[in-house]
Amino acid sequence: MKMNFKAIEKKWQKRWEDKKAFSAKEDSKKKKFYVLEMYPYPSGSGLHMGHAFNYTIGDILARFKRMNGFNVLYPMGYDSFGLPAENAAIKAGKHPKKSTDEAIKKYIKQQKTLGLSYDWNRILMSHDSEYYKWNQFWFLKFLEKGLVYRKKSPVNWCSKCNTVLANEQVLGGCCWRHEDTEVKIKHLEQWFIKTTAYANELLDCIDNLQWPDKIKTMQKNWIGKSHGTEIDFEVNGKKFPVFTTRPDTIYGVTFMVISAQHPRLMEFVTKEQKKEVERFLKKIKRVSQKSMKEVEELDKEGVFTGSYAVNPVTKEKVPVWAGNFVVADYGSGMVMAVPAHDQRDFEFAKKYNINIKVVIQPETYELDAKKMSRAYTGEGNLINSDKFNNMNNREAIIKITKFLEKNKLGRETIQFKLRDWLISRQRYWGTPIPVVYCNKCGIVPVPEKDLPVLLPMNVKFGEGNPLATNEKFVNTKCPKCGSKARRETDTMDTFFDSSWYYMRYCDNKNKKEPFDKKKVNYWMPVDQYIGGAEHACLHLLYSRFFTKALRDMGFVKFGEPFIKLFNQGMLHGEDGAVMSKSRGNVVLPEEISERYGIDTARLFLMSIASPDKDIEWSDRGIEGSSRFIRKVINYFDKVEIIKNVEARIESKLNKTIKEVTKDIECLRYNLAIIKIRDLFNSLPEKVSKDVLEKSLKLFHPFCPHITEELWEKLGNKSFITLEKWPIADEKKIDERFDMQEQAVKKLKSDIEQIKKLTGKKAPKVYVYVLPRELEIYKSVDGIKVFAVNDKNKYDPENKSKKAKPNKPAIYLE
RNA sequence: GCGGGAGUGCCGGAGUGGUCAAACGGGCAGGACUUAAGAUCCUGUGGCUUAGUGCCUACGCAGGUUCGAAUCCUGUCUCCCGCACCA
Repeated sequence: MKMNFKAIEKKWQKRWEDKKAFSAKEDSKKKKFYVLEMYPYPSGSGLHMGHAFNYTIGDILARFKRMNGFNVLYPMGYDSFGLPAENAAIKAGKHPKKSTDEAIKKYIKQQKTLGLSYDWNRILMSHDSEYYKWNQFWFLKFLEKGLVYRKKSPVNWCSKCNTVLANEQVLGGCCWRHEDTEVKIKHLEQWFIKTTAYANELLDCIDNLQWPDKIKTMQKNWIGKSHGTEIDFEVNGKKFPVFTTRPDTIYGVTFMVISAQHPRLMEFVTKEQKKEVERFLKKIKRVSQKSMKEVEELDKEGVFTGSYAVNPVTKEKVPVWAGNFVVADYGSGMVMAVPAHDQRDFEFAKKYNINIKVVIQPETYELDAKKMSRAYTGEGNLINSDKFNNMNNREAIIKITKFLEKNKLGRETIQFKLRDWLISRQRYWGTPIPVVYCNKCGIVPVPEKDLPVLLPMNVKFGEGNPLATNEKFVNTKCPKCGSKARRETDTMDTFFDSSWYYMRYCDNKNKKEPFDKKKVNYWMPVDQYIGGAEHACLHLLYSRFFTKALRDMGFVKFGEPFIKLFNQGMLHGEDGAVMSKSRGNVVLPEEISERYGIDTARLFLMSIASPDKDIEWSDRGIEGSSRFIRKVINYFDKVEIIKNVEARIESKLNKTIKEVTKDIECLRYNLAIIKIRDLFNSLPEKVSKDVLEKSLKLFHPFCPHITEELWEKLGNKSFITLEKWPIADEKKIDERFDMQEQAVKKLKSDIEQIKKLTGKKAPKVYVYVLPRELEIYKSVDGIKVFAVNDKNKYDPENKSKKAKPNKPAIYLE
């Protein structure tokens, strides 16, 4: 039978759509299952095989779960706000709205041809005011709750993006979109979301998530909790708290270092030192313009500020230095330096000839401050530490902290690396922040009833922030007092959009509220989330924050958005590089579909390796999948349907059902495919309809169109995709058949071996077996089988006497 | 520097304590079919060896634990990824 793949694909795609085969309704009594892929940014260049790979992973699971009786929610939407569209607008003069709408249209068309079983009715787009209106709604709610605040602070600025960035969007000191562009620090007044309010919970709940360990670790490290002690040092008569994890070394402090980027640095600089400090600041600024590599290898450098700090326990005066290696916004931006027991402090002290004082003595040898070549950071007993002498340093950490607390000189504390999320963006193509500035009332939130604050369409690009230059947008009236006011012209980080879109799918058309609570509580959390690992500390973290915040405001009843997370691998082109348009190594689904049908592409993508691994596209490799598909089609064309099948087939079928079911559940699609192939390869020419149907069902999630077609060909009127997944009948699984299969294999290889040894190319083969084994071997092709006790057997060399149980004797002639 | 992962045949990849020379696919070789090519089908594809089901060798490298290791442990090399002066 020849199959017109294209026609078949269209036929079934249309039927699925017409009959709303994949529409999800929450009133079902069935158990829900929410499968979701991270919604894509609709780039103008459309989809390539890499996208197909990604979406197929989810589609297979969605179809599988549906067939297993789950009420499946499997939606798709578009992360359609963002810089690329706006930059394209500046370059090409095309309005982002227009290019975005076109790109989305293209995406939908392409995704539909992939045969993905989305419920298209639930589509959402973040640039739709029906969606971003609710971003504004959440912003106001957060504001009410004190989870949003405006603050002037040093922020990351990317000169290429022309906007500030969140901490999470700075990678290795550079912009996440521009690897070659180092972010600059600007002091600006910006909107922040208080993600740190949930730092503890965000950290603690990670352990309960069924996420890849890698992502969990990354997120844990990003949140970065450390226990320590805050110690008050007195500088110029003012208290200055300093965070340390090593209060046991307090007696070893010989200097202090304040971050060169510290906003209060100049307060500590004396007249005499001012010039030198300024020179130093200029110098490190120059260095920071250089490449990241050089910064990495940077020496610890610093300059004396002229001020002194008083050690609260020793009352000693120690110099305060400004240093390039102290992080300004961690702790208080100043550290106590203990050169004897901290490598960085050690290097610094050596360089500037600062005193080194040993206060921890290791058990096995004696430290000498003058001879040390590096800091001793291990454990030991305290010395030079007054009443804490001889105490083990672990104990001293606790005791000294208690002592400080008692004397109100310090306190036990916890520090996080996590910063609040900066969401202001000085860009046009995003959600307007719903706030106005009134000369009389100050910052006034836009009332809920006035939402959405619409993004104006008629704007000028290329002359700064198009919102700021749009008088019509900017000038407004204060909602409180009615006098003249100006609108906030910053828009929200698009990660705000993606922090809750998965909830909107549950009720995407709601005009009165972001979503109906009942619906969200029915569908959420997402049971299986699929997407790239690059979002470990971005989208995945923000979404977790959002969920917790919404829970505490009573909007939802769950605290985690994504129960299971799966990171798909990257598809590489035949040249070995990640498939991308800029690389020029893309393979387009359309082309492959034209030649082989999309099912073949799906099958191939899933067979290469486990879907969490990086894989390489291969034009040759797909031939193998194509061959198999043709084989299956031909088989259905010729197969003769009979009532009963051999127990051997039943055993194989049920074993395959059992294993494939498990494999798909664990997203081990590659293994499932191997077993399905094996099953089809071992089906005989005459077989029962039941076996055919069950086999076809197992195959369906991978190749949905062809299996529908064959299902129909078997005389079925229903959709196979809505049929019940077969259940393995354990009673029918008989390992003996496998053993027999092995035995036959072994016999064949033995015959081959003898052929090789004797040099006989196409001999006649006679096999002698024990009478009870006759059944096992009699159907093997190309050999003549005798029972050893057969009087009429042909055995000129009397080989039959060599036959043993499970070891047939062989004679070649 | 710290953290995570990986190193198996000609190649992509299975296998995570015994039944494994290693699933499945690709490639290659031989055969069948064909005037021929393609498609298709069959067979082979570490080495040795006796007309056989045996032996040896292999899972980056070197050791160790174990009756037994690709699989566990230690060291070491290489590669990939993430974080990076967080006190």
